[in-house]
Amino acid sequence: MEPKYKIIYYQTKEKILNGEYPIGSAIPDELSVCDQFHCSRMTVKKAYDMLVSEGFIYRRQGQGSFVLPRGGFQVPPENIIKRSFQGFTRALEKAPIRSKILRFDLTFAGEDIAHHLNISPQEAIYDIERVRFAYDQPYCLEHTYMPVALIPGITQEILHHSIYNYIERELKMRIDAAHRISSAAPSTKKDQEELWLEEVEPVLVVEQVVYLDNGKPFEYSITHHRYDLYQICDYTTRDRD
Amino acid sequence: MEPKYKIIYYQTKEKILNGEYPIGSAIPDELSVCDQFHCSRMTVKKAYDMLVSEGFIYRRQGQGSFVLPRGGFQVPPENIIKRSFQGFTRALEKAPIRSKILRFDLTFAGEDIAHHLNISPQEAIYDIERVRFAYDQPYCLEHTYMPVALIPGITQEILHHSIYNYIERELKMRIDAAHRISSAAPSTKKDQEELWLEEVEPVLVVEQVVYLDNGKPFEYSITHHRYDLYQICDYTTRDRD
DNA sequence: TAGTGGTCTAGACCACGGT
DNA sequence: CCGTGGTCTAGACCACTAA
Repeated sequence: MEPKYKIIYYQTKEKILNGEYPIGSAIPDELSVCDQFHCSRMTVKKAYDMLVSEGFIYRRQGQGSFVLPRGGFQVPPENIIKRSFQGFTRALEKAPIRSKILRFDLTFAGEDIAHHLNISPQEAIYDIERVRFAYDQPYCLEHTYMPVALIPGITQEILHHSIYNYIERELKMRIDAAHRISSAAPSTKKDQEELWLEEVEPVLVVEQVVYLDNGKPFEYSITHHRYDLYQICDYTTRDRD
Repeated sequence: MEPKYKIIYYQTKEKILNGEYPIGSAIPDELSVCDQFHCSRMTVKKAYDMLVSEGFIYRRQGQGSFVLPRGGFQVPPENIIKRSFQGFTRALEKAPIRSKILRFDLTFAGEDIAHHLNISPQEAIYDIERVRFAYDQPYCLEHTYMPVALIPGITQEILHHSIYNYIERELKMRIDAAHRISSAAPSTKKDQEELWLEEVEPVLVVEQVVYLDNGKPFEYSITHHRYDLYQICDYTTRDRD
């Protein structure tokens, strides 16, 4: 059963996207929506606050709730990754993904990686390097570290496809969230070879720790993305003091 | 008067940061906090949900609320911009900022920029190009477009310092939010000259539309940041289906 | 079964903006 | 003044987890 606030959220978002609530216009006030959906104000507020946090509307005490312009950015072509947290495979849903495995080792975590994965430096980890392809083109060079204890049974076969699918479908664990730092960098020799880049072409470096449902970090990775196939989109609101 | 949910939010965050609630441990359940702060569950939930959205805790029905590890990332040196939405000047609070003005023109918006600023193509806009310096070093090359009607009275003097301060302090308008797209790109000849980059050194390109309090876009800008002085940090949670 | 968080109600009072 | 959203209450029922 879908909760009421999500129903209100989806229907309102749909009306914004299809232009029924045009940019700059006021959307219905909370009490009207309460009437329409037979619910209380808190429920409407929850739905509307989701739209605020995603940059669809803004709200002002004493005035109302209004549709924001959406930056007027072009929708990128579908072969460009618009980053969402959900890992490589899902970001390019329509294209078949394959991987070239450069390294697949078992080793000890060591200080640095142990720190990121919140484990002891003596714990066993996988040390994996892959180039990921879609549309017959390399997209990124991934260097991934995962605790063996948490993610047992990884094989070459799995690495050729999606580790994330294995974790969710076979191990029945849920991938839940990620902390990330992203920056630009000149491409290394290896980047240039594996990602088919010229010397002056850079990469976008994403360093991340990914968490399971149970709060455990299961992946620390450093990924070099082709600069022309990866974009980061965001909407930020100022904290009100 | 600070609302109760913010008090609970700040105090709980503080206890997480100073280690009183260690990583992986359960923080007090909602009813205990209700007792302690003499408030209702909704109030606690609001505070805790803020901590969830910022990546400090996760919550599980039937289990409790737990402190997440925080990725173990190094705190970057203070001369590196860790991006927050608040514009260049505030991101480097301790360093004096100066600007080299490359262009300061009045012109018509044209189709593309009008679209981003949600105005008509015939409207007058400022067309500003600046290199921004801190610590005696160039940080970024900004190309900014702003509607004259919305932000009157911009002068060279203002451009040498902060446009944002002028808008908030002199015009008494509040800067509220921004939509952004970020990506890496090879540096152009101009980037290399102005940002003191070698040919193989890239830039991080941030294209953004910034909004005022009243929902009006007041700035469309494309900024080329030095790759080694800019980082994007984020935490993303999976939507639960 | 007991304890947790998720959702929801039907009110309430307040702050703010415009008339 | 009225209508808006911001906060808050004191309950309720449900879903989920672990013992």
